[in-house]
Amino acid sequence: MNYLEGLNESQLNAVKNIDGPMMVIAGAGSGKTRVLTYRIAHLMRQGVDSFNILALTFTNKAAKEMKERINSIIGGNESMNITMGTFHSVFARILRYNSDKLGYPSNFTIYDTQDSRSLIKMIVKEFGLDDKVYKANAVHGRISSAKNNLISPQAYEANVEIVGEDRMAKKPEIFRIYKEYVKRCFQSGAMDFDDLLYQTNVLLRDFPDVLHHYQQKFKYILVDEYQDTNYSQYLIVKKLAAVYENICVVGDDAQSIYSFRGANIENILNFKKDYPDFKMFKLEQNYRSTSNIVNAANSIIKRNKDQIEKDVWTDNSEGGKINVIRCLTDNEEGRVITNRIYEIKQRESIDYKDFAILYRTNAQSRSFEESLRKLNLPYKIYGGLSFYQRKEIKDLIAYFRLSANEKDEEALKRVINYPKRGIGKTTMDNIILAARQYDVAVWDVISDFNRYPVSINAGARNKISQFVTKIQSYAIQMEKTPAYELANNIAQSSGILKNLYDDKTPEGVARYENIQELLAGIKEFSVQQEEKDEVGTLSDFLIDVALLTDADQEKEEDKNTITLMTIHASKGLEFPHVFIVGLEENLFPSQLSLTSRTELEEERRLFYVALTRAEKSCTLSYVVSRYRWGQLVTAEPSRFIDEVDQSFVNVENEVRGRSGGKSLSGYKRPSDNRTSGFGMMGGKKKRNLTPLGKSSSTPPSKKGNASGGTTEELKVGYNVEHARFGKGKVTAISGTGSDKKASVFFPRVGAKTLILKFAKLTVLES
DNA sequence: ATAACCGCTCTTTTT
DNA sequence: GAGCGGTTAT
Repeated sequence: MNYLEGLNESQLNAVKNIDGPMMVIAGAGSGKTRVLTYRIAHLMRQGVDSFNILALTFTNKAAKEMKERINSIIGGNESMNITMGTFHSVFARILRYNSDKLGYPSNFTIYDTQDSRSLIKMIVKEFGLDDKVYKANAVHGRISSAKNNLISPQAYEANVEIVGEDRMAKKPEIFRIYKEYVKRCFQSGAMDFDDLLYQTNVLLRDFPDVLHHYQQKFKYILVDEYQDTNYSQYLIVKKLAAVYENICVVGDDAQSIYSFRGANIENILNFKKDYPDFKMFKLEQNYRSTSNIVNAANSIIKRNKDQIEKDVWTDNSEGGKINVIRCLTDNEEGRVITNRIYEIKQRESIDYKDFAILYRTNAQSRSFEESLRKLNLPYKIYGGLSFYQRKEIKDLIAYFRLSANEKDEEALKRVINYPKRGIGKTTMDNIILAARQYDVAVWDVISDFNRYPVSINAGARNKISQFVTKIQSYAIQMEKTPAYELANNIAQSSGILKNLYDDKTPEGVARYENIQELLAGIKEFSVQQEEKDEVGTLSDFLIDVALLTDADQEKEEDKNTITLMTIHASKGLEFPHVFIVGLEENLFPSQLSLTSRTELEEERRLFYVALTRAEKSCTLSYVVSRYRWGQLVTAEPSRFIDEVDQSFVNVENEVRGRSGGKSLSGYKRPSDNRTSGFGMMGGKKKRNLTPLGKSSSTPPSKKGNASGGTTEELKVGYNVEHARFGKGKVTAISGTGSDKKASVFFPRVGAKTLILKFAKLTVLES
């Protein structure tokens, strides 16, 4: 039993509770993953067959890590038989296995968001609707939430309330688009993300034998991040658990941040209703953060009305206060935060991976990226444009998709004329029109012109036939050729590789390299599969690709880098030093959330999540004016800054220019005015914001914070003052230019060597 | 049929 | 500032 040592009492109780329904409410940093891992290990130790365990995690990476940890607890590699992964990837595989029952090909395509939007655009156009009214994004959102609530097109149309909402929004035709969208996905042998859950529900509803099979298989079910499951997911779990009711859900209502994706806190209430005799466990001791951070986070979250009562506390030391930094522009914010990171890293000689910059929207990454580049600091941006979303990668993958599933229309549209083979828009328009009239997939038409005649000229017809033959020759190899071999073959014979190779522009070279990287990745996949004694076909690879996120495919060289990501993406992670940036009204909280209390509360939970990522220090920053939509717009500090209990906060800059609200102008910077470059800039240029634009963004802080003559004229023996270390005496000077360093003895903290470029030193009268 | 150019919209957040 | 769709010039 020694593996259970080191768990606290409540953790241990949760781990040792084996049978029956249970819920673990786990405060931030309270060892939730630990409990999940140990609980699974404990189940196996108690004789539960690993084949009978289903564990649903939030990312595939989390699943992978958990398996490794389980192995290290109980030894061997028994964890490999556990069904573990995200809802989407677990059920995609189950659907693939049962696809014939639902009338889908076993190699069905998984449409990503782009595919869905593109299809919706096409439908809107074909219906002759105004695409300014029926914006693909909005329509897709509508369809998506219908699916996540298991509302079929028919039910949608019949639902007075929903159709009424659409009519109010002047979009009464959405139900028609929904209907056509579903039909066309099916015709293309494709499921979108929401279908992976929706169709799983259909499968379990309409095929009792299938349901029975998986109920028997998954005798023990665990769901992580339960607060972020939607109705569709809730129902899958409920059905699977219906026989044995060995279900353990873990979550934290205070960290529910995915309601836009249909996540529903009511699932927690439903759980109590479905399993009245469930056991509840609360993990309330935070092991992650300093008490200042825990208390600050608590002071934020208590402003929300809806929440389960709990008391998160910690034994950890007090730590520093939450810093608040004010910058003039987003570019300056980038520089200041980056410099700060460099400074802390030098001072404490810690790793780059100990730092994270978290923001509300992906677009904010730019200014930080630029500054980090300039300072040559290693960083990795998660999310945003991921590797698999680059054009050249999508192009090649579209060939793979089409070879696996010829009816995949989005893939077909992408590659039928790429590389250029003279099949133009007019030809395609004709063919698509014909396909609609015959009511078949586009592929059906182009692969059999005898059966589906189209009026196009002989030249075009010939070119299309060549293309069809090519794809068919790939398709034959799909099931038996190893992924790597076929992928290479396709990359070459499709002409993509040559096309990119001929492009000698820097972008072209980069694209060529990306393709090589993809092929190398597929090679790796093939090898892995062979180790498992499986062939590892390209269509197997495609499932992985569709559901992989940035976090899932971390590379070795990314291991020790500064992390940049959205707060959403940071969920479940932790970092010693966290910077939460862009704390401005209309950005965080987002403008779109300001209309309702529930949405504002979700933003607040998001802020709570961000704060609780931090272990040792947490810094907030905001900006006076920021580029948005290519224009400089003025911003106000976020209400969230004021909402943190001010006894845990250290405001670094002088005046908070917040109109109306309780001003914090009483706060002084810790030291005299000249210490920090950005503070000075703030003071000086505050009054003329408009002409700022480029001029402020251009000068990279060559001089950094050592502005003017202060530190450049520094000599041994001078008395100086540092913002954090207090007063001290210079004992030595070394290095030159931007590398110039000063060794200073501070009576309060001892001897330090500071890089003048970053250190905030003020020369005192000597 | 294609490449080059212009103007419009867009911003949450993700599987 | 980017990406997409539509228009125009070759």
